[in-house]
Amino acid sequence: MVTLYDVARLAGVSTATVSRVIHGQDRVRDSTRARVQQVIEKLGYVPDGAAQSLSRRRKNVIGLVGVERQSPKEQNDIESVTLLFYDQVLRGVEARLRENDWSLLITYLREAGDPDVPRLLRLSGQVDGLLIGEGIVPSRVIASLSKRLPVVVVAGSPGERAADVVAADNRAGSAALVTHLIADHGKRRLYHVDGPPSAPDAMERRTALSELVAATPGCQLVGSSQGRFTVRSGEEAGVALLATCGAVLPDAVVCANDEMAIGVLRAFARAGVRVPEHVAVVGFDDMFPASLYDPPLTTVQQPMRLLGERACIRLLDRIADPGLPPEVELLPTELVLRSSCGCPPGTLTRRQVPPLRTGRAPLAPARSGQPAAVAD
Amino acid sequence: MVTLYDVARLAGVSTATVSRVIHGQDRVRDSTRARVQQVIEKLGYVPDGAAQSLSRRRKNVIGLVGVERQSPKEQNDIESVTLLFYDQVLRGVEARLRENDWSLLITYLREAGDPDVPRLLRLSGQVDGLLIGEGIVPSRVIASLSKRLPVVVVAGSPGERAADVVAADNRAGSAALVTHLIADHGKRRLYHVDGPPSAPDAMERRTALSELVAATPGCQLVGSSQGRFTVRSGEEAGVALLATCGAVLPDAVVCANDEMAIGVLRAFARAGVRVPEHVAVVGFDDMFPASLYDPPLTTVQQPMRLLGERACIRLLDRIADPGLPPEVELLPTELVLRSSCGCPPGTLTRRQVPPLRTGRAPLAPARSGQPAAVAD
DNA sequence: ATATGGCATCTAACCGCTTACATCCGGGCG
DNA sequence: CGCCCGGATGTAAGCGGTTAGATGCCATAT
Repeated sequence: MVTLYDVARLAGVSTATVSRVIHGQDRVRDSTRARVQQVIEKLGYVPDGAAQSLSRRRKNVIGLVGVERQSPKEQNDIESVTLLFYDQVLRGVEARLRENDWSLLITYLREAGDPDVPRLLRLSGQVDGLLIGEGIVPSRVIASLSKRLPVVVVAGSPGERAADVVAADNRAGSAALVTHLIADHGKRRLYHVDGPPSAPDAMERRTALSELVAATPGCQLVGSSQGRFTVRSGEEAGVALLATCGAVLPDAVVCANDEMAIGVLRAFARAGVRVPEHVAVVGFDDMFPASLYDPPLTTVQQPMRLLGERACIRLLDRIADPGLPPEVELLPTELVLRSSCGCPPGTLTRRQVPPLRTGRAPLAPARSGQPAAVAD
Repeated sequence: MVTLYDVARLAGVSTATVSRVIHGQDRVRDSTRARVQQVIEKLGYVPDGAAQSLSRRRKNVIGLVGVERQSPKEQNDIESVTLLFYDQVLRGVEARLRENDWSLLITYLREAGDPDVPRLLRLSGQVDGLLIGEGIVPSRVIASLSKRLPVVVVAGSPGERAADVVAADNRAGSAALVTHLIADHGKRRLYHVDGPPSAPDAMERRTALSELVAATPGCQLVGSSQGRFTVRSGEEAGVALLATCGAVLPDAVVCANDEMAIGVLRAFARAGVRVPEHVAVVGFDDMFPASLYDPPLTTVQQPMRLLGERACIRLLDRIADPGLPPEVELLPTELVLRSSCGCPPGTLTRRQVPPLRTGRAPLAPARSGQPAAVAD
C-alpha cells in the first residue's frame, strides 16, 4: 500500500506539503506542486479514507437505514412500495451527497420485530449522521440515537419529536384525493383498503380519509380491510369486499397504496366488476405500473426522490450545525387523475397538493383548507 | 465523544482490556469484564469506526457502484431495469454483508460519458473491495482498479478479463426463450427490439437471438430497432415496426427487456393489433409489472438478488485471499411462460435454464445444448 | 548592513483503536 | 522456600493521515 509518506519521501518534501497538494488549497510553489503531483500519479497514490476520517474527526459518510418488507423468497411478488420507495429515496440522497463528496452507507432492517439496535449502534460509529426510514425504529431508539449523532427520519410520522423529519404530506394528499372522489364524482359510500399498522404513512392517509368522511354529510365508510401493501393482499381485500358487500358495491375503493389498488382491480376484473363504471378505485404513491394498468390508476404521487434530497440536505445541515431544534418538513404531493376514479379515459390531470403544515410539528389535527406554509 | 480511554479510566483498567472486552475474545476475568461492560453502558460508548479501520488495516466495508440510467426529471417514466435491478442486487449484497458485520458504501454513476474516475479512486480508498455494476466502466478502468483492490463485476460482460464477474446467463436465457418461440410456437419471422449499445446484457441477448436465427432454416430477422430500455422507447419501436412492416406483421417481437416489451404492447393495443393472436411479444427480466400486464408477459427471469449475494460472496473471498485468478460465474435464469408468446391464457410455466458455461471465461461462442456446468 | 515580514515548507503531536510484548501475580512443584 | 509457569492485565508503538506552530529563506524597509 502506498502511503503519504512514500509520496513525501520520493518527492523530497514533507507529508504536510503532500497533504496540501492533495487538497489543492494553500500556498505551495508551483514547481513543488507539480513534482508532488507527478509522484502521486506515478505511485498511484490514493489517500486512505479511514486515516483521513480519524484525523479530521469527520468521516464524511452518512448512513441510510431502510426497511425491507419483502421476504427474500418472493422476489417478484414485490412488496414494493418499500422497494421502489427506498430506491428512489436512495437516489435522491446519493445525488445530493455526490455534490459534496460525501459517501453513503446503507443498511436494511427487516420488518419483523425489534430493530437490531446493536447494529444501529455500530453503524452510528461509522457515520456522521443517520437517515432513518419509516416507522420500524421506535421513537425511543431514535431518541437515543439522536443523542449520539444527528438523525433525520425519512417518511416517518410527523409526530416524531426527537429528530428531524422529512416526509411527504400524506394527509394532504389523501385528503385531496378523497375530496376529488366526493366533490367531483359525487361518491359517498367508500370502502377503505388500509396498510399495515406499522406504517406511519398508511396511518396518515387513513386519518385524512376518516376526517373527510366524518365531515361530509351523507358520506360513509361502508367497510374496510387491512392489507400488507402488496398486490396479493389487495386481491384478497377485493375478494373480501365482494363477499361482504354482496350486490351493493361501494361507490369507491380507497387503497392505501397502488399495489393494493392493482390487486383490487385484478379481483374486480376476475369477478366481472367494471372500473370505474361499477365502482371507482384509487391508490397512492403513483408507482411505475400505475399508469400502465387498465384502467389507468388515479393516485397521489409522492416525491420520493425529492424526499431523499431534502432529507439529505437537512442532515448535512444538522451535521454542520447540531443543536438546532428538530423540525418537520412536509413535501407537497400531487394528485394524479387518470381514469380509475371516473375521470374520462385518456385524460390525465395533475394537481399539485400543497402541504398543510410544516415547521415544528404542532401535532394538532390538520385543518384542511388552511393556506399552505411552503416548505423551505 | 466518549473514547476507549474514557472507558478504561473509569473502569480502572487499560485500553487493551477494554478492547478485549468489546471483542469478547481473550481471557478477561469475569469480574473485570462485568465492570468494564457496566462502564460502557453507562457512558454509552460506541467504538469509532474510522479508528478501528485504521488500526486493523481493514475497513470491513465494500463499495457498490451502480448505474443510474434514469434521468432525474422523469421519476415515473422509470427506466427501471436499472432501477429494480440494482435495488434487488443491493438487497442481495446487503443481506450477505449483514451476516459478516461488513458495511456497504454505495454510489451511482450516471450513464452518460466517461465514468467519474476520480470518484471511483476516492471510493477505492474507503473500502476493502468493489462491486461494479454493468458495462459503464470501461475495462481499462476496471483493470486499473483491480490492481489496487479486489473488484467483482456484477452483471457485466462475461468477457471481462481483469476482474471476477458474476452475471446471469443472459445468453442461455435468451436462447431458451427464442427456442421456445421457434420450436414450440413455430415462429419464424422475428423482430428484435434491442437495448442500448452500452449494455453488455443486451449484447448477450442479441447474440443468442442472432445465433439461433442463423441456425434455424427458414427463420429470419425481419427487422429490428434500438431502444433505451424504457417503456417509451418500446412504444416508439412498436410504432416504427408497424410503420415499417405494413400489413405483414412479424410472427414475434423479441424485446431486450420487459419495459420495452410493455411499450410495444401499448403501441400494438392502440393500433388494434392483438397479442398473441396477431403477433407474439416477449421480454426479458421478469420485472414486477410483467405478470400484471394484459396479456401477461412471457419473459426470462434474472436472479437479481442472487446475483448480489453471489457477487458479494465472491468479493469477500477475494478480499480474504487476493491473488486468486479472476473467474466468471454465470447464474441460471428461468423461462417464464405466460401468454404473450401464444401459450394458453391463465397458464404459467417456469423452466429453469441452466448456465451454458462458467469458470474462467473461455470466450468461445456458446455451444447451446452443452451440458451445464453448475456454478459453485 | 540589519531588522522585518511573509511565504513556503517542515516538524511532530494527535486522532482512537489494536495488539505484540512486557509485566505482574499467585500457586504448584522440587 | 525459591523457582517456574501461565493466565490476567498493562505498556506503548503503530495505523496513515491533518495541521498548529516552528523554521528557514529572501526581498524589502530602515
